[in-house]
Amino acid sequence: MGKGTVTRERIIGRAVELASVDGLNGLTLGRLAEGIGMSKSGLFAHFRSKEELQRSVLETTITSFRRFVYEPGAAEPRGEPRLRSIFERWLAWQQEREEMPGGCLLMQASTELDDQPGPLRDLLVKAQRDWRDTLIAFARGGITAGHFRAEVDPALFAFQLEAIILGAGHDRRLLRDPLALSHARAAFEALLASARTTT
Amino acid sequence: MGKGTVTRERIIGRAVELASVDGLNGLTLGRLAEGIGMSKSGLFAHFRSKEELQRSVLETTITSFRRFVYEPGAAEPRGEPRLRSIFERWLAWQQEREEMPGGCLLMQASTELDDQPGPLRDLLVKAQRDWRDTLIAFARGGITAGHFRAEVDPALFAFQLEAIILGAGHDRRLLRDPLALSHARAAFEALLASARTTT
DNA sequence: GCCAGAATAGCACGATCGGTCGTATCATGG
DNA sequence: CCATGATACGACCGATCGTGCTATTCTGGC
Repeated sequence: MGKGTVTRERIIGRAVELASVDGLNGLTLGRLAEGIGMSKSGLFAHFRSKEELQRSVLETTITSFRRFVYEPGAAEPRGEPRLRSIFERWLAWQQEREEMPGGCLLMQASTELDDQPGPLRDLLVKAQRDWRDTLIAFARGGITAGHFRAEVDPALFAFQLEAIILGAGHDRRLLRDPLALSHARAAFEALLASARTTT
Repeated sequence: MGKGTVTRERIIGRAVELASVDGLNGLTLGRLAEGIGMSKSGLFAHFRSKEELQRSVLETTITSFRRFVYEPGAAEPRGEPRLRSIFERWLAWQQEREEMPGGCLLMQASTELDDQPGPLRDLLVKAQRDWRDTLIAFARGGITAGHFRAEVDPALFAFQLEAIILGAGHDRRLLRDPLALSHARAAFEALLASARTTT
């Protein structure tokens, strides 16, 4: 792996940190360069434009998310165990982590880009749609596995699951509510209970 | 009402439009001035700083929200009717409205300001905390009115309610999902059903 | 209809934005 | 160990940022 690739990854890593705090638009070449001790032009040479830097940041984050949340979940047996894994990993993902101090960049980008047409928005929308489809498939797997009732609407289930995560992020990051996690978990348990084959 | 006040309100009205699309940080004096056909300095004279402009925008939006969502709801009889009113008005509020084409500014600001300490964040947090407390009181009212079981956790109920709204905003604005509203309504009905005194 | 004070415009400032270019330095394969 | 391409730098561009200062225009009370 060449030196250029190493530097490029260091740049992107730091850019993810900054963007998670200030947003993809708040990300600035000057402050990014200062943040990694490089000249602005030296940094810029790794990307054809600021937008390509932003795209790299987004793509890297999407890949990280798949590794951190999706893959461990997909390895679990389908139905409840898989959904529980997804949920807990997703909660953990959006905690403050050193590589993303401003919380989930994808969530930040979702409100930031929702009115800004362009390739960045397209990329994000595609990733979010794919993820939603995955969740729907996992919910359907709960039915196939016999954990959930057949009348459960997988798309509605996926909507409710993501809504809980969004609520948790809101309460924890903005309101700094220490109950955010327990509320989210309780809501998730209620969602599971409502979907389960009644005992 | 003096001419100055009229102009000031016209400025803020337009600023709300712009900020709902580009965010409070994306709001710019130059583009705002151009948008209402004024000189940048003439506009600026109405505010001591950009931050005061942003503060005015936030405060105006918070007041609008109270009038649009809270007040009609508070006029309804407590318990389910009041909560249903709140929910529907809240959904309507975050639709694209001509005075806020970029969707709910408060939601946008929530992710934008969650890592930016300062008076703007403080103002937003206070408004959101107050609103949450209101929701909790309304949920408690459902118990007092005999609509909900006594074991219902009002804080959890309020969390779940706001989560549904957040999910609806996400699906509608980013994913452009036409099912967003019906998913939100179905989730709300499920929430009500789970809280009701079992029949 | 005049005049004080409010309202707006003109202009300039230092800083920073994304981006370009020519040059120097570094790393590495032959 | 040297040549050469990859990598990084400094200087600079025009545009725009937020924010002052000053002059002009407008407006409402007497």
